[in-house]
Amino acid sequence: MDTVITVLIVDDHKLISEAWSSLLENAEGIQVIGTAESAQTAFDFALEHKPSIVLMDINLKDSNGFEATDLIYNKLAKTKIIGLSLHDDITLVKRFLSLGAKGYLTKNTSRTELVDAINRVYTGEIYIANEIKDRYFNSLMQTEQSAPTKELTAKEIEIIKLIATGLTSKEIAEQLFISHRTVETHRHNILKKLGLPNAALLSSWAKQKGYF
Amino acid sequence: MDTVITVLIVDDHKLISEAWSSLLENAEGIQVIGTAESAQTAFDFALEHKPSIVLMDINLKDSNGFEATDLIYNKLAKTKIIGLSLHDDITLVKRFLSLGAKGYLTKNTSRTELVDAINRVYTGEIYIANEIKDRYFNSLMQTEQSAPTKELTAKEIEIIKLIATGLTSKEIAEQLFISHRTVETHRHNILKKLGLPNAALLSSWAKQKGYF
DNA sequence: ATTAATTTAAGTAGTTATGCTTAGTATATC
DNA sequence: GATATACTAAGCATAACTACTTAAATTAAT
Repeated sequence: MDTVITVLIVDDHKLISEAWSSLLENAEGIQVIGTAESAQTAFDFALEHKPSIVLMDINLKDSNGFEATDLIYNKLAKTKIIGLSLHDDITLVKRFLSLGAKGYLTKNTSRTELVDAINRVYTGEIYIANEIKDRYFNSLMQTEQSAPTKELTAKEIEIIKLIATGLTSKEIAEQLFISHRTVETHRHNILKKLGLPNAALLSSWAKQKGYF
Repeated sequence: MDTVITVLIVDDHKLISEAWSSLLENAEGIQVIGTAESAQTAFDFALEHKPSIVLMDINLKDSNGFEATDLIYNKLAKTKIIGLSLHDDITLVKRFLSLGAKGYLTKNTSRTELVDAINRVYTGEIYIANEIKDRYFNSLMQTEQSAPTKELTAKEIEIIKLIATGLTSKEIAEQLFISHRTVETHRHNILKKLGLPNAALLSSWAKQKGYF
């Protein structure tokens, strides 16, 4: 294919954005179409030129890269955002990806890794810098599948699983041969214990805890 | 600490379970307390001796390691299960972990990696063989954050996100400055499109699709 | 310019869920 | 024996949700 991947670089240090830019100078199929120093200018530029990729520094002057990422992601579904940061704090990576970013690189990324990352993200993959991939992976695993909560009783867990299947209290009651009012009592206690406002969040909670 | 990590090895080939056993012979703090050749004997043994760790082969004669894992996991919350297999098929790994297993090793695991894995899993970590970690990671990322579904409209997606936050229709309406009846219409359409019986499943669905 | 899809709104009706409270039974645990 | 926890059940009141239908305004597409 001869479509060019257009790139916007967002960093409040001109020196750094030029450094990134120079890394991409000779990369074929990739073209840096602009740089921005603030969240606002980045957003405006992105809206106007619709770049394929945005390299987004997390630490911007006016606000921060998170807000800009949120803005761009929600307006331009096709534009993929790759986070850049000195920090290799895993919680930052998570937060960034949760906002819709599709990649994360640290600032000692090599030219080849950068080009590789851009190409992969462009084709729909998610790319995390090798440097932090392992730790990100581990933290993912820990939160994705942690130990069963102690505070919930066996019956409550049983009922959570069924709620997360989409069954109503009545249906659960029939399946467990108990009164539907009892199921609702359990339901109430579960939500109270977990601090959830309603059952809408239960299924993702159950999944996160490894119940499904 | 001087508590010994007790290990049950489950494999229907005696030769192989002995091989695993011998790898752990001189490992300090780890003691193999038994072996089993079938899902049934494994389950019985586990119930009786409550091992810290079960090394579970996926391919068992009578049924398979999946069933045994399911059984043991649901009965013995404290016992951690590590899957063993020749296969490095990622879908198998996923299925295994979804049943409650806390680790996955392939059969060309070294002595040091085995000991390391057992110790880590024992202390609550999740351990995936280095050999397949990368591919597992990638497949995780792809399914955890895949592309938005085409069939849903932008407004519907916006509302899904809010439902998955635990907001009620009324609250969503207030936030979006529209009538709560409109929100309910969207709600109805969403469930219909996704074929879901109620909103209880929405949050996990949204999460899987990367909306959260 | 006409069609098609989206977003908005609202009707009726029935079902389900939530909050709060009380309470009997059983089972451990000390 | 007393205490605590879990499981069961139910009453009351309110809120929220779901199903099905109709329909107007807006926007996109051909």
